[in-house]
Amino acid sequence: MHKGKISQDRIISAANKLFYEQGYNLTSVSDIATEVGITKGNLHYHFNSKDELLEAVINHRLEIIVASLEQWEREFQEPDARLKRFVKMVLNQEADILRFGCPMGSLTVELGKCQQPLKTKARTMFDKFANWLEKVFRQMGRKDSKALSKHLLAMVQGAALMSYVYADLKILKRECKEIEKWIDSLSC
Amino acid sequence: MHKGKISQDRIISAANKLFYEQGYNLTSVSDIATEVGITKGNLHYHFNSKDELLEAVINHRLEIIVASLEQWEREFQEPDARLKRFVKMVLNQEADILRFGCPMGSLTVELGKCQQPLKTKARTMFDKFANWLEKVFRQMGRKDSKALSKHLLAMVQGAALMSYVYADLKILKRECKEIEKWIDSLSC
DNA sequence: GTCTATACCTTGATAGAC
DNA sequence: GTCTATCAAGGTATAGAC
Repeated sequence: MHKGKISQDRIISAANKLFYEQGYNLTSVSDIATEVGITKGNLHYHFNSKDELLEAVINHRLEIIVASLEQWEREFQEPDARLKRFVKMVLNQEADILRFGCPMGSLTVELGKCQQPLKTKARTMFDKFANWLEKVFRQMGRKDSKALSKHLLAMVQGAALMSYVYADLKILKRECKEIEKWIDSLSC
Repeated sequence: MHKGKISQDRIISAANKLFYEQGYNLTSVSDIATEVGITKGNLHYHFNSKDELLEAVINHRLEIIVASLEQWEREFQEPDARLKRFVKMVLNQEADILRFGCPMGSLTVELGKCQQPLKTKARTMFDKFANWLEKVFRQMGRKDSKALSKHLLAMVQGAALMSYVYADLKILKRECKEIEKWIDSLSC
């Protein structure tokens, strides 16, 4: 890695923002260059292709996800507290979710139809959460931890999607409350 | 409407298929024309713009949705049977959902970020289901029919999305079974 | 109604000066 | 590293012959 890290990071950060807010296919390389304040030509010096840039963006998101999960493990020891912290992440991002949907879900859906290799890459974000949740459910002594992990992710994705479709915060809050009740019901 | 209905319908049908399978933004007018077996120029005689064609596609989907809902009302009188028929629709489309996601959800998510007027149009599909489900919940005597309707849609969307992300039929079947259990729990 | 031809724009990507 | 200039390809849409 002999290319300047500062510029690289600024490009990734801008691309991350625009891919989320506008979608991958509707964001042009020019858009990103403008956002950073450089030219297209310069951007292509740092990243050979748009696809390569998306990979870098996903890797960046993965780092943030992993750091969050580790943080939550340090902060909370009880499994149900850990699960609730996961749900709280959604509420912390409420404004963005209403406007742009779930960053992970909307990206994977967009890429899934025609850009299979990129979809596979995007799915690794789901894997991080899925594996972590699975671990937490095992910690609760559940044998069906894999299914429970996917179930919790499905509920969260459903909540994010519906509140995004209707741009309605009440939906998001109500659905998250339902999910928390479900978590409570597991302890009994 | 003086333009030939046969050609119109064939174009709408092809566009409907391709918008679903490839997404709206990644499907070009040429793609659709080729699928129908006509030229781009001819297609633009029938539909002035790609946006206009999408509107026609959504109107077409709305007709199908309304017809289904009316059919279900004729076939099932009990509210819980009607709700279960709704869930069964998802299972009937399992192969497509695994490959392309929910036609309604994936389209609305794609359009939502940058194409606000088209998103609003796409959302009318959700409205049809939401209003119908609300009616069924009222029929059950529930005061919170609006919230329940959105909740059921959220669960279904979550199930479709997660099984699409992992292209895993087991997820879809398991989640639908959970939803059916939830419906049963309402009757008590 | 259907075609061919084309105008006009934006895209992702490259070449080469500095 | 950053720029300007340019490319080829593909997009939507239009004009006009038949």
